[in-house]
Amino acid sequence: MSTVYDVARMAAVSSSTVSRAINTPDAVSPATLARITEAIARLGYTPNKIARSLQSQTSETIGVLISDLTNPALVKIVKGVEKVLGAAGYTPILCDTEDSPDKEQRYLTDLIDRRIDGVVMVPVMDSHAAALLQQRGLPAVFVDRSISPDFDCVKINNVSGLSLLVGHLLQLGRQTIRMIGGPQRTDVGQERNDAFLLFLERYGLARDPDSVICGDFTIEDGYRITHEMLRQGRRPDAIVSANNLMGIGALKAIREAGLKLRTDLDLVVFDELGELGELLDPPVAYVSQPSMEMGVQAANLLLERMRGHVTRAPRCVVFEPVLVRR
Amino acid sequence: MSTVYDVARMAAVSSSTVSRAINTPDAVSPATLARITEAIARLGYTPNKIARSLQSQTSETIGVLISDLTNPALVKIVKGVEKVLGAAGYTPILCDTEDSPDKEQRYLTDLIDRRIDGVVMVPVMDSHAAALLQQRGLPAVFVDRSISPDFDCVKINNVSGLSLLVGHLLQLGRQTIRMIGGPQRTDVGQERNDAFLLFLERYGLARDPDSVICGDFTIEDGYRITHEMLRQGRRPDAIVSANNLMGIGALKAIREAGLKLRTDLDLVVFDELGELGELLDPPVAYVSQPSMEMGVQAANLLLERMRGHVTRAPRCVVFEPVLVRR
DNA sequence: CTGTTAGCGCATTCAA
DNA sequence: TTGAATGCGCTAACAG
Repeated sequence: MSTVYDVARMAAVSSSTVSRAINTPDAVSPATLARITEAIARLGYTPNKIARSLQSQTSETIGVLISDLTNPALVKIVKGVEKVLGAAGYTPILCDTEDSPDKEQRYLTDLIDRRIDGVVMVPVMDSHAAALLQQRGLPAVFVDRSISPDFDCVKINNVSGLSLLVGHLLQLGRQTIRMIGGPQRTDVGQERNDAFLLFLERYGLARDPDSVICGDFTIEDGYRITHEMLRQGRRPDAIVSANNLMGIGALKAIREAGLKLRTDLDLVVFDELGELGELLDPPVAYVSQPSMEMGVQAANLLLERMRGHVTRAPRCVVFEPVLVRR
Repeated sequence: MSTVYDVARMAAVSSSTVSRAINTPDAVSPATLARITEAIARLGYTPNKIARSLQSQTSETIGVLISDLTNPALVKIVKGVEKVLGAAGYTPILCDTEDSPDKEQRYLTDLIDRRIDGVVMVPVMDSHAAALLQQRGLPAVFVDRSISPDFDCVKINNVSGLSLLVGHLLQLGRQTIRMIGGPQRTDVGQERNDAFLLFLERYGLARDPDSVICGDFTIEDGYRITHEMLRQGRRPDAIVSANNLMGIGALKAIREAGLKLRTDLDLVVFDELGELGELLDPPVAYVSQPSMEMGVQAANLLLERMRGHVTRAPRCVVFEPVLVRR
């Protein structure tokens, strides 16, 4: 691999001039610039970003940590983030933390050691990333979930979402509604669960200790919990799933129990189910987040903060969900 | 951020000793090692990987380029790759090329400028990545698709796959089978299309110019082509989709045409449809790749090659698909 | 076992 | 406009 010195020698100039030709072409006379350009082309020279980073103390790199690449909504967020960062000249480094706090921590420290300039992340459950970020003073934006009030974040309005979901079930004439809740130890889980109970009350629906059974946002938990709900004495006539994955698990359990959606009971879900979700028969209604735009927004917040607004108070952008009837 | 010098000062040693304490602790006396460890802890020092890379001419980093993060099979490949690389001490940098040759090229040059040590990639259609990799002499492994005989690759046996698919349809008593083919300009597409025609012939089934209509492995193409097939005079009694995404499109078109799977016609698909695919009613049979293992294998091939077997002739590992009846 | 010296490739002073 | 000198943080070579 050729270096600035190789180029310099071939163009009969000094290395500094080559450097200038690349970074501030206006500061170089047209004649020498031409010679240098020529030499660069002939050698196939490309600047060593490692060396550049060491010198400039910046890497033009952003860590993008996602808790689950299997989740179509999260993948869309990534697409939004990458679009904006790429256009701004940054290279996103994507990491799949697989909802493991350990993996998240490992990736994060590694990225920090690589001197990334910022972070956009969907934190894992039980994340302890905030402390690390804070300590390093690294600009960061949380998406979907928030784990610290000290950072910018982009979220969905969970109360609206549950209002839409419960409202839809009421329209269908459902009365005994139960929820596969999210984990209480996450803000999203808590918000959705609380909102559900709020609307049960507001609409005068039955509410008992079993109204909400919490899971960890996984297919397995959705399956297990639904299974449980269906074999209990009083079977609900509608189920709300706090997220898409648990909704898939619920579908499986309902199918296995030999029950029919629409006739025996209804299922509604927070978050889209992806392309295939549209093809289910009967289809499942859901509220969808504008995931891509959330990613875009998150990236923009990060860019702003990196451009020096480090001291500004943390901002939280909340998007409104949309009910998709099916 | 503190440096080796800060640690050195605090521990009253030289920077090289600090370096040794970190990299070859055995080469340092227990006493000083203790002092250095103490200082590192107190300062919260972590080595700057940028500087380390510049010096060592290696980055312990592997580029992982994937053509489509929306495809569940490809995500599983990523998981396999990351598992192995992570265990081997490498950091995978994941990039979503979104099936765009331009994006692939951009990511790749950027990664090369960052001095990555190797590449695992699912190349995009019309990829021109091979030239770049070859020119830089960068170790690389292709997964799922291959674009050059000069590199290691991990693939699925497409002929077996189509044998299973067509065989299954025959068992169901189908006679007029058409295929939503893959793009002829990719090796996978070509192999699957050819294999399909081969088996039509072998089993003495009708075969005409419309037997295969090719798409670009997208949902949209699957939809469009199926739509076309269904409105033609002689409607097939079975359709084979060359991949999962086009299969989803086919499902959509079949649904819209008011036709019923199983009774009116059958659909079988190459590649799994993901978790939700299992919940379709009626379900869709498919042949599945052991995606995760393919990722594992790919990473292992890369590790071998990076450990100096650079000159060894390219190897191609072929996995056998499995028919999943539904 | 430890310190001194030098260099990885680049960009940024400071002079000329 | 250009070049020489220096340092980013780390590690390897060489002495001691």
